[in-house]
Amino acid sequence: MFKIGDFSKLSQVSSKALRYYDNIGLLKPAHVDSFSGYRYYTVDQLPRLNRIVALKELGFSLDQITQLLDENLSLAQLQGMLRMKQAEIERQIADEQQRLLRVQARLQQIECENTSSAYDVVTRQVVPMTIASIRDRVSDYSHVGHLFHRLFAVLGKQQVQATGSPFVRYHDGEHREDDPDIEACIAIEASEIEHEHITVSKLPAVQIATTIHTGHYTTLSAAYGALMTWIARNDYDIILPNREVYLRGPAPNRSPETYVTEIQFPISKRANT
Amino acid sequence: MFKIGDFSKLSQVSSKALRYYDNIGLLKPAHVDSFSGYRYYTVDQLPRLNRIVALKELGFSLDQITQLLDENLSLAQLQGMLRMKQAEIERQIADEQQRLLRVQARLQQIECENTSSAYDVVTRQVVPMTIASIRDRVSDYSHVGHLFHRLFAVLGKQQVQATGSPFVRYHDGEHREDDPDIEACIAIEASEIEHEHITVSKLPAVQIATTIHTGHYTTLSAAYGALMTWIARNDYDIILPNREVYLRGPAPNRSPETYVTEIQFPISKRANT
DNA sequence: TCTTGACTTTGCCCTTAGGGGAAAGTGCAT
DNA sequence: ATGCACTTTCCCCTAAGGGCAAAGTCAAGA
Repeated sequence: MFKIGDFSKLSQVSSKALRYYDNIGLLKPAHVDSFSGYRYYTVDQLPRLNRIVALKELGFSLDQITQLLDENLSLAQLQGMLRMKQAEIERQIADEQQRLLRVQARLQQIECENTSSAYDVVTRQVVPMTIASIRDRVSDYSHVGHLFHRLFAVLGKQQVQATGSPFVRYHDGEHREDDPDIEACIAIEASEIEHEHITVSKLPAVQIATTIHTGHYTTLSAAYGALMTWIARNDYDIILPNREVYLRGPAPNRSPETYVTEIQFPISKRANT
Repeated sequence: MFKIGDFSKLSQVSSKALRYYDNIGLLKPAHVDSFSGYRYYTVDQLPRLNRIVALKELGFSLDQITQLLDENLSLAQLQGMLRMKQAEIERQIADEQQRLLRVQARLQQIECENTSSAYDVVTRQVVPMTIASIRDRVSDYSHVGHLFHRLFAVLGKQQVQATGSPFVRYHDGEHREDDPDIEACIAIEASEIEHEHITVSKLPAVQIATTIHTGHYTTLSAAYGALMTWIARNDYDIILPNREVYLRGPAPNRSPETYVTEIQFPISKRANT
């Protein structure tokens, strides 16, 4: 019979942990003195404690271990749990490697440019939405305002409620200054619109890499550069079209320096080599 | 100005999280209505929130992020933090891979033998200790009792206090039935002993793989087998000598079926290929 | 037999990054 | 004025114990 401290030294499991295992019913002492409350363990309990520690090292929670030990399950069931655990660990390793890649990308970026970028790139989902849009190959970016003008005019006339910020989608394979293929969009409540140039479509949810640019549109290219570099360094592939969301765009008495624009590139993880 | 729900939709950060960031001073709303308590955010706060999310994805805690953002530190400092993070992630990946190896070893063991082993192997440290020992190459294992007898007799005569269980160390490179080189040991309070055959030595702390055998000594070989297989499958190297700890050994009126023995092999991680 | 020091007990608060839910108050559209 | 969706604060919960405090217990020496 060992007192808790001796059993702790023997097993190298802290007495706090032993008391905790007692509380949750994972490992009850062989004997508890009914007067003093002292816990007494025997050497016969070491195998069970050893098994607990071993399963803990495999990554099981104490809750799972309690089940594993007490509902003496079949070999096939144990095998199943181990396989699940294996898959889970593999997923975790992949996550950590992704994280590592991000840290390394950030370090590389500092070393190359010797400055911390003003752009923080983040991945997330965009929610699916229904949009009204008008698409055209225009000669020049200054026509974008014109497209939105036409779009909003129709929405207003047909009493359609816009939700969210206006954005454009760029359908060109690569960035081009001349004749870009532009789609001016705005999310709307699901409804129909009768107009020869306006399309209603549903955009599915999609994973994106995104960054936010503050300032005049002429300086947007820096944000594009940072975003593209990040995407390349983090082993993603770009899926067109990308979006440019005008969170805070032109308005009367508003300086272009305070414009806020979000650039979103749909991405997918590049297949492993 | 966005209410918390709109800002949450915009950023895809839950409003619960936004309130939490407000509480810990990480991201205060641009305006809080002093009457209703409503939080109002502006689009200008998105870059900061984006940075928070980006740093979170790199694995920093909110505490660290608060410092990173508010104590605007030098490029070199940021670089240092990233390097530390990198090392930490690499360590974590190594840990996970170790864990994966263990799960796979367990699965292999089930597949090979189609049964779950009675032996759970665990790694841990043994604490450093001072031991008194008597070492001899004996003809046969039955002499082990004899060695301990001599050892205890001297300890008793010289009033040396023994601590812990008796154990032997096997110095032979491989297991041998004939003429094994055996050292019978017992931990003692640091002290000196005058005797021609008894040595006092200090054993350093060392990492071990260990398992527990219950039953007669003639069945110990199964435990050895399980332990050796585990060590091989988990990519460890064995460091001699190994120990056999007699947690519950021969005593009057005690059946050999109830003997409890712990087998410990000092190990080191095999160098990566 | 008494004392002392080492050990043990229970109980409470703490850790991360919020999630869930309740009760009460607000904002906005009809 | 009324609904209804939204927001507020408040409280409890997570996993696996660690730290600490007050009080009780054990075992050995004097």
